[in-house]
Amino acid sequence: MNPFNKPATQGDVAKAAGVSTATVSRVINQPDSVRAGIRQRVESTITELNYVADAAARALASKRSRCIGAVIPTLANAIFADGIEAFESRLNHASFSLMLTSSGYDLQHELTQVKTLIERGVDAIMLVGLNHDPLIYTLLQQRNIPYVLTWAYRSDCPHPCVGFDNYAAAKLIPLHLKSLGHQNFAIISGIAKGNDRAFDRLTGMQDLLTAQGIKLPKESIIECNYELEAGRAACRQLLQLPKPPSAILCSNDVLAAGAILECQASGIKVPTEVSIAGFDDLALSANLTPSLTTIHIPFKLMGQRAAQYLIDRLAGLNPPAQQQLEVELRLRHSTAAPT
Amino acid sequence: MNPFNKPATQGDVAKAAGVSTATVSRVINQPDSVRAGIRQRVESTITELNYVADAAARALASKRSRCIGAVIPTLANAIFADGIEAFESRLNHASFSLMLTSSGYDLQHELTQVKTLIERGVDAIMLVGLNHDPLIYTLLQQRNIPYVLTWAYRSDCPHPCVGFDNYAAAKLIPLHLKSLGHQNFAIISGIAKGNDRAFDRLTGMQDLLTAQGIKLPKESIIECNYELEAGRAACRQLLQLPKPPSAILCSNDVLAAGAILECQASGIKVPTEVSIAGFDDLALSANLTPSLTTIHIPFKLMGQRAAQYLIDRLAGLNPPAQQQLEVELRLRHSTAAPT
DNA sequence: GTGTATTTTGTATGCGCTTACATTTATTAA
DNA sequence: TTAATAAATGTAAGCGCATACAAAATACAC
Repeated sequence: MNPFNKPATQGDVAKAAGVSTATVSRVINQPDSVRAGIRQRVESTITELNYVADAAARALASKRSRCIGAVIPTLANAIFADGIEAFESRLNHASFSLMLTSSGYDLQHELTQVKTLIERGVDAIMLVGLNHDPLIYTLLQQRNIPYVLTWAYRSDCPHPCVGFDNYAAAKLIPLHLKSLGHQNFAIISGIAKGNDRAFDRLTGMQDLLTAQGIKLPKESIIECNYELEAGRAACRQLLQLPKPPSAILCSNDVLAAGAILECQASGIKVPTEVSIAGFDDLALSANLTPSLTTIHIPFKLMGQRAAQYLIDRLAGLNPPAQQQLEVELRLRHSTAAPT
Repeated sequence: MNPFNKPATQGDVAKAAGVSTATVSRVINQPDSVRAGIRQRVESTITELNYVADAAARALASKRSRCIGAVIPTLANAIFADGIEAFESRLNHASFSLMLTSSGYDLQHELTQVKTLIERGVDAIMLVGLNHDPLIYTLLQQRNIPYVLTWAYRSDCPHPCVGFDNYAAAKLIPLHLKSLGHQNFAIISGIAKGNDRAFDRLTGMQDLLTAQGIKLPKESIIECNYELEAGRAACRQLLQLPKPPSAILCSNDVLAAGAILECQASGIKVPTEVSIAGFDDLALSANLTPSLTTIHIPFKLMGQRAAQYLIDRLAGLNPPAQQQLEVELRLRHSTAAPT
């Protein structure tokens, strides 16, 4: 192909192959509707001319961009990496492209990002969590754009969602620790405001403890960003309490890793002196010393399922709108009976 | 807006505001060329009708999608998160959207992904590393699509690149350790084949050692995936060598973290018994016990610069095509003189 | 005021494709 | 064979916007 030539158009292919543009279009979009002889002729012409269909023209005429948008809280955190990777991969296999943006855990910014994606003409949208500006749903429904919420699930969720029950899952850890004999708990939580996953995990833990007759004082609950440093700082603070906890529940593995690393750095023995548990089961967690007791989430599966849901919706199918994934308590070496 | 109405078009706005579609288009794209009175009338009509320009039509007519594509080796790894986050953020501020795909460290798959992005009509493309299928450049240049290579820099690079000199940076660590008195080195490297960053880091380390009169035997160099587990396994293997190393050079912090964690888990003292160093300065690294000596890379800056380069190119400017970023040796507590 | 230069607005075409509908060709039944 | 039916192909009309060019409105100089 001559670099100074314009790229070949459908018309060029049609002329060269001696057919109409409609036939070329059919060869590309519904090959079965074209007789084999002609189809092959067109196909080889396409190869010869190095023809590539123009996506914009295609989108304009067909009203489908074959792009799917996603807004995640942040890329700069391992929490979302696996899920998004799987999501993108599945989209790819179905000939969709991913348009990715991040919201910085800010619901207003998320709204802006969704608007942008809509303007970009995405065919569908993936969001993280259940809690969003209601205007988002209005916009999406007005334009009849399929969407799916992920990283969370509630049986009463009025929106399509593929995820897990953060609230129920969060109970598993304090339940286990209580059964080991712990009485003295503390929590390091993500910032619950505007983050339903963090909120659900926090209240799940609290409710379980309350049900067991344990009411945590304010100073035993610290909310902070999902950052290693923040986890460390929170852990330090908790251990300086007049009555330090024997068990620290973290609503995320990054925080828990921070807590373990803080203990390591200051010579506090885990789990002998304090038990620490996390949530998410990141790759790091199993490799810490001690390895981290946590909740395992099938992130890859979640990403795939979310993608498949949207793909199916766009294909006119009616996939189940609420899909709950099983989580699993992974008992490792950062938790033990109190001494 | 009535949910059953079709979205307003430019024509609807024009009619409602009593102007031509050309004027509406100008209000959006070159507001200064429209008199204030009319402009305001059109603007308020746009708001009233909730008009949003159709991206596909716009792209078709203007030959610009305002989308920029990126292919990274993998999302499921902290190495790329910060850089991509900054890249996306900068694009956003300039009203571009990011189309993100991953190649799985496979150059052939990368080519496929680039083709897909070109078909999608992206205005520009970002790639990671210097080593790519030559066909990629052909395709890009044929269509006159600006591109930039990142995460690497070489003064003799014939392509636009924003990054750092992996080869030179990799020398800093063995240089330092040599000066501490180490004689007995081992290397845990990423898989160098098809990965110029890993290759450059590995050869950088080797060349420095060679220049210092040290030639590593084969069994002292292990190549593996950038995974914590792999780093652990490699470390274990190296420490079982007949003549175990006093210093382990890792070409990535994930591998180095794996090595440190392995030592922790098996009771080997770092840096007393063995010094360990990494490369990349991930958030985790400063928080390990001991904290990890590593090479700090300004990933955010790199992401921003790469985005800005493409934005400028698309604006018709001529930004510098090769931009080298400074790296820095971060001395921490995982390295010390041999005992 | 008039005529000219300049800015602002409108007209109309086409970007490259999909698709409803019309036309042609192949297939089948009688 | 022929007529009726089904399948394959072509024709042509947009999709919604940007923009070259033409026309109108305004500004300016005299």
